[in-house]
Amino acid sequence: MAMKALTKPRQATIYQVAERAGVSIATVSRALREDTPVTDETRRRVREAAAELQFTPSRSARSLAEGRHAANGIVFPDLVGPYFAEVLLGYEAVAAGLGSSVLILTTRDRRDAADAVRDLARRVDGLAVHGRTVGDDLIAALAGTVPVVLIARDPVPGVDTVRTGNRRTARALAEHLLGHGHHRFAFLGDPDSSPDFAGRYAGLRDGLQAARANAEKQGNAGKRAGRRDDVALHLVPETGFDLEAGERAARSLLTRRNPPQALVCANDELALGALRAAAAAGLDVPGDLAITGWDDLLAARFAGLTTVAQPMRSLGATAARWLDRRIDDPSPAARRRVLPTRLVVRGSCGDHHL
Amino acid sequence: MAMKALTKPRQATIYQVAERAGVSIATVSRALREDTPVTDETRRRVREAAAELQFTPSRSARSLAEGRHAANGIVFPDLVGPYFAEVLLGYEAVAAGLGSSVLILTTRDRRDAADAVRDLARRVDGLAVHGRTVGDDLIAALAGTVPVVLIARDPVPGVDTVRTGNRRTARALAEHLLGHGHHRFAFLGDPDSSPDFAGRYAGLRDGLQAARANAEKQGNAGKRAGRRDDVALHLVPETGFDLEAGERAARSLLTRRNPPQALVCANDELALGALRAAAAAGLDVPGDLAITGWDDLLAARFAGLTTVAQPMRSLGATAARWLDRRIDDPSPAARRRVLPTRLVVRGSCGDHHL
DNA sequence: CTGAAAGCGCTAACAT
DNA sequence: ATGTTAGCGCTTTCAG
Repeated sequence: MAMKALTKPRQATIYQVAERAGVSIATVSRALREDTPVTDETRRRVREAAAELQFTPSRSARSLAEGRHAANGIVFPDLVGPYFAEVLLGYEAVAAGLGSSVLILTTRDRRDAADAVRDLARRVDGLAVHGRTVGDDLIAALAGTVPVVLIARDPVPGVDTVRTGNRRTARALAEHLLGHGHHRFAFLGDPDSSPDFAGRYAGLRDGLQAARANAEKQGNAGKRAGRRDDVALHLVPETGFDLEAGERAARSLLTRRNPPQALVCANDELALGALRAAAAAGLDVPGDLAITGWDDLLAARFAGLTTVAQPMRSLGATAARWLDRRIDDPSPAARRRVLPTRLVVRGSCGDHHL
Repeated sequence: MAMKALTKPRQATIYQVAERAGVSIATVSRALREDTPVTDETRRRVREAAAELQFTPSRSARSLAEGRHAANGIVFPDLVGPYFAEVLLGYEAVAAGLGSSVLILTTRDRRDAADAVRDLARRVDGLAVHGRTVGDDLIAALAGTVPVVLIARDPVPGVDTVRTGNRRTARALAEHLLGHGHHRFAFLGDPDSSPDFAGRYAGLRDGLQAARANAEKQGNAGKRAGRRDDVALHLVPETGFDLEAGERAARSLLTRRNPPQALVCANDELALGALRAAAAAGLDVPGDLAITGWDDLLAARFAGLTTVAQPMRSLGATAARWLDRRIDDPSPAARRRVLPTRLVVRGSCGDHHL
């Protein structure tokens, strides 16, 4: 009966490889990497010895000596739902291709978020920070230490930022809904809970106001439908992000005396929840109530939800690419980019006749 | 005009803090941690100096000195779709709560997957490896170096494994479908592409065979519907995992001379794709064709897809918990656990009358 | 309670 | 081409 190992099997060090191959540790260090001046024969011997000892260089020792980690970090507010996974996917793919490991951190439910992010910053060569995770002050402080790129967040002076378009497309959505003849609107979602949500709400408001102003200017306010031309926008600052939150908020909203005709939701999950609430209330969508979302999740297709598609993977991929570039050369001015979004019209916003 | 900094702003070191506080670096090291014997006054001075210098200990130096990383890694074959995100979510939440950073690696599209995993293993104190990412030989080798826990994968001797139930529930699914009167079955998905898929296929096959054997034993094979009682199972080893793959495979399958009555898909995405293909072919689901999936994604609810729910977050959470435990004490025997899954019957598998 | 000093394992000058 | 050696920044005995 074999004895159970009592001591944890320690990894071989560069010294052992050197001894076994009959060379110095410096030679081992060189032989194990590419493009270093070593005789083929020596390299062969070293590699052989390394293989026999199953040697892999200690990452922390190497990081300490090199002064870099060969790793990037990404900070999310949460990981619930398909959205973050898509952003992460784009990020990881690029980072890995560039030779960086990826560290991930979620700030949700952590009171010590700032500390966690600060700690993360010491483990990486660059940091991508998503949305509302930590304050601008910390971002600024971090940026003085390590390259940072912001994702889906309002810019901080001197820091790169990648976002997807919210206001313009939200305005387009408003116009589309107005075209369906809706007048009483409600926005479901808390603008303060996310920069993206804030942009979507602002865009909707803008679009609605512009339409009203336009109508008045053309003096045909009365021609159409009398006073009903007064478009109204009601804000339902639901702080949740998921289906349950949407269902709950919509349920109470729909039982009011004067429910909206069109419910614009800050994301698809909220909209999907609203859809359920509407069904439960016996309401016809879009007949009695129009509902729209944002993100174009897979479920949106099957729910026939009108929504807005945004390039989630590109968001992550761009962040990773920019980070890598800035690690090489921190000097260029901060970059900002807004990735295009696209209105995806399906059945939930109103009838579309050909 | 301020000059642009030409040198990257170096972080303060423990030496600078020590000098500023008028103590030795050893004292700084102690004062900055908890439960260490230092005078309150000294600690105060040191903390003050550290704060002024914005000092945070170098992670690689600390790791090298301590011989640990305070980080865990998780390896996925891919990151596409909601499934992996859920597993990761469960993992990250637990790991973070236990004070470990999380490194994530995807092997998809990498020919150097083994190297990447080996590299990752040197950056962490423990490693969770999901499904078909790398071979058993590498797992075994890794396990000799760092604690490893396998997720959704067949066990490797001496290594912890957490999975979700496939065979039993797949058998239940088979019975349910037989109950609907279906005889000609097809399984969409490649059993060789994932241990989970293999289990689901095997379970379906078992369930179908058991039913046939049972029917013969009871001698009522002819009583029911004559020779049509011969249940058949056709395998469509589609290697993709996503909706497009499912749609493509289903399309070609449905144009055959003798299409199946029930299409059991290896996951929801494939099933959702099949649903689209069926709709495009003018087929009624479940009238002309029953379709089932696996995972119970959000979209499945809205598509009315019969599927199987599995505790994805628990999968990740359990892995993280076990890993942490094994890092503390590597000696206990390997653990194995199969988390329960649950059949979720909706409309796509057949009519359900009350 | 605090300081001195020895590593942790590797890379990168600097020699040879 | 290869060896020597000085760090990288921190933790941790071991003294005091």
